[in-house]
Amino acid sequence: MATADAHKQLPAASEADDPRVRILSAAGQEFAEKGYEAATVRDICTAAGVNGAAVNYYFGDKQRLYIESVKHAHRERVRQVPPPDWLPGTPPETKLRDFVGNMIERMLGFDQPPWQVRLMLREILHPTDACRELVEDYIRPHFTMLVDILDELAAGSLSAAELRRVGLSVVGQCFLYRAAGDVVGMLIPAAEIDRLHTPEQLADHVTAFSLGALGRAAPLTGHQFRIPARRNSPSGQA
Amino acid sequence: MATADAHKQLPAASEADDPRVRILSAAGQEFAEKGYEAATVRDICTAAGVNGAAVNYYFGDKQRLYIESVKHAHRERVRQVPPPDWLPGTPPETKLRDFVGNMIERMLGFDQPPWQVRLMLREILHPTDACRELVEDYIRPHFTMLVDILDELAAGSLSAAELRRVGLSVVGQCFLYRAAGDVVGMLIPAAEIDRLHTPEQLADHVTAFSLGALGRAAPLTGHQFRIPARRNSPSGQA
DNA sequence: ACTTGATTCAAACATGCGTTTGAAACGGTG
DNA sequence: CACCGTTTCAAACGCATGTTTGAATCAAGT
Repeated sequence: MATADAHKQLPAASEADDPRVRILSAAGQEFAEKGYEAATVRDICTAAGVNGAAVNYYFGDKQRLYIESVKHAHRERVRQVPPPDWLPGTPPETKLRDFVGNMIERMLGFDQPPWQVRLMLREILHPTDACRELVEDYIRPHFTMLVDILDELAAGSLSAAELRRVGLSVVGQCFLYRAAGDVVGMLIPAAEIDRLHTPEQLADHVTAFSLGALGRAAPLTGHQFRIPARRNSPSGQA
Repeated sequence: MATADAHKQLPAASEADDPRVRILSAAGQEFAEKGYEAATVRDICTAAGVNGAAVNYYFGDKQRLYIESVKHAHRERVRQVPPPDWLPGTPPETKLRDFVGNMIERMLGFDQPPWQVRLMLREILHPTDACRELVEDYIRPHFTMLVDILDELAAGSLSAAELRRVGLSVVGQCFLYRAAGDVVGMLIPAAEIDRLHTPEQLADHVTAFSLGALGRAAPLTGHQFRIPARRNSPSGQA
């Protein structure tokens, strides 16, 4: 019987060779790509370079290790990709484009999406105990930020509930690529993905699509919907 | 050594008490809610009311049982929810609304989404061998149908590649509710979900949002896009 | 140098898993 | 009924897993 969790909250000596964080990191990667059941504590400990009993010593059991590794991934990811920040007076169209670009970049990564995102995705799809915390700390602030931007864009003409619904429409467009990327890759010709489905192009498309839906940009088709005589609409467009 | 797979393709006597389909059905439900690793052959056999050795006798091993159960779920689901069909001359706006409603109904179900959908969702999120077949037989035909509707709506002003991108935007909006429904439930107040996030309301919203983006309906905000002073542009710059 | 507590380690343990086995039960057919 | 191929069954096997154990090693403190 060891006095295990003495230094649970301490900032740790050098942070890099602390076996605790080595285990957390290895566990996160293993859980992210194999799932909870298929990942074994033996593999995790081997990858972390520690003895098989260490996870029990530091975390008690596999389940608590999993929860801690999700939190760890979440904290690391927040530090890696800070949300965008704007000068006052920035037009909401720009904010939306920046926000969408940031979200896509964070979801899809610069090259391969990092294991932290994949691990958090697992929690979103099949929530466990760690999920509520993840939503409150990570997802809700981002979603609120998006809703605020949409409120600016709508200029008060949409209720809070409608704004949230529009927000989900924006998020959904991006989410599909992250969650169902493999299937998307089967539906879209490979060459087309390279040309039109880069993170930049995607962000442009989602922004244009959403701005069009809100009437804050020209619709994708170029030609406008003819409103039943609301007001004079000059309607000429570039 | 038993002569196991003699009647593999036969239509089976009464279809309901055939142990083969009982196992397939039980396996599908078990795999759908627990995942491949966490679902146990013992539980599946207990649920199916057959001996534990039956799965080996009829399917060889767990993995082949899984693949067969995915195919079985797919076949059943196609029979349950036929895609919509329209009279010639139906306006594309109506088609889009019908298609979206059909897709949401199929994804979210009338009450609880059936286990077949959850099982197929697992394949979409973490593809295995059964996935390619699923895409070709089930997903691609639907996606092609959607793209055709969008082509009608765009009246030839969008390329095939752009149409596919718009199609993904439409699908993404619906997909979010199915894949991340739990998180959506945490972000949206419960009362609001009952009022504004019923399958019908969702289909209306997604349709209106997408038609607005295409310029085929009034934008959600009511007021039209008016040419701005063209500062840092949100739309694409090659 | 000795003590003390924290940490690491190799080895073993208990359990649940997928799978196999060999015999019993079944259902037509002569 | 005896025969025989098919299907069912209870029991066991082999194995990988999560977890525990108790001794060895380490790091300070005095």
